[in-house]
Amino acid sequence: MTTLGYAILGLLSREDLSGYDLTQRMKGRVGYFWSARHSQIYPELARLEEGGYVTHSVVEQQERPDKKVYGITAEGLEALREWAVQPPVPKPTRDELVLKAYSVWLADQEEAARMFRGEESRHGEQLAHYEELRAWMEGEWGEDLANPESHRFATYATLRRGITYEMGAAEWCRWVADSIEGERSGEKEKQRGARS
Amino acid sequence: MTTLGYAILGLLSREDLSGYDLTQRMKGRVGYFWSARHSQIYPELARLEEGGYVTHSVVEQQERPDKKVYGITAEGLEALREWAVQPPVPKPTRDELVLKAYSVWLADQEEAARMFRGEESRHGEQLAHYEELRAWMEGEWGEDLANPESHRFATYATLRRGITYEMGAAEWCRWVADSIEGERSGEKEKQRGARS
DNA sequence: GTACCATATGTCAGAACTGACATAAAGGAT
DNA sequence: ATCCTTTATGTCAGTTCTGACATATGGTAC
Repeated sequence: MTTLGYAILGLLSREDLSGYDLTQRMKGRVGYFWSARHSQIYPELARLEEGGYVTHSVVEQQERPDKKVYGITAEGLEALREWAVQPPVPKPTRDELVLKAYSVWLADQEEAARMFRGEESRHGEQLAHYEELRAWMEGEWGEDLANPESHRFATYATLRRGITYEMGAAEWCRWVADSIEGERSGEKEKQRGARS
Repeated sequence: MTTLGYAILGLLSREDLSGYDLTQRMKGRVGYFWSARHSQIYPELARLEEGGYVTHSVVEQQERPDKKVYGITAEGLEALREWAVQPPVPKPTRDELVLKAYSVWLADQEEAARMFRGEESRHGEQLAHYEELRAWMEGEWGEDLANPESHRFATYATLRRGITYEMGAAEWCRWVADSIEGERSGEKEKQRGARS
């Protein structure tokens, strides 16, 4: 079983979905911490079905093409339950923005500051979006969020990780940009004046 | 040019290194935000040389096998400078631990809490290691850290991102574990007593 | 009428990466 | 002697993922 397989099972444990629906979910909420294109999802569904983790039934529709709706089996649910408590195999972090920071000392300082300000915005916007979702969940799902055996608690938990992550990323970008500009507006005042 | 190519150039812009040295660096400091095995590094070095970004010279050694020491070229340095200020193409986040949290509502609560406590420790230890490095850098490199055109500033900047990341991860793991155990020691007191 | 869009399901070539296999020199341990 | 470890460089098969190609239905916009 691949991790993508468990991502799909995680969605199907909440509701029955078609391959197309799964693709949409992967762009939306679940896509915040796992993502996949339909070109990965359809073959994976076939493998899951072959392994007995899911089954499908064809649903005929009038106003749009027919679809295959997948549901999780008892075996699929059991596999998911067991996988969820196994410590993940530590996978190496790969963050291209941090890699760029590693070479920022060679770069044009003005362009570098602009780039990090831009990334700060990107992460800030994602954070704002998450905070909206959080407010909505806390208002709408109130009691469920205290129950770790509710799927809503689980969804909320993943959102909280997203919030911490984006906050950390945005603050770090701001610190990098400030550090670069702090230096420029200090010792390098003359060069800056000459340029503008 | 691949991202791995820029990771290698980032290291070679600081000092000349052999393929073996690069592999070691990828396990250590640089490995905190980008990593690669030697099976990726040797072919990539060949491609970089073919593209004119690096050159190598063979260094003969007595007490160990001969080695190829690579150095960055002017073209390589220029490519790196330009790449460093281009906003990264947003790549989807994939965090298996968060994916597990998404299905934690189905899991055995006791095992789940244990798993998240374990992950909290792992991140906590990595954080402690980073904090040690940070103290060392701040003591040893003091003045350089205020100069964004120093490679030491760049190294320090990446370390700071690592610290924020691990802190966020560890705190989130603790929150998840607390949430699960908070519930168990409350409403489910009886079940717990029966089990132990 | 035709061009585009959302829904719906699939395949395939190529890139990036992992883990195993392969070779070799020199030193240290048993 | 034999084995293990470190240094050193390489290949290769298989997995995961991306981006493009491919096809089909039915509604809406021009």
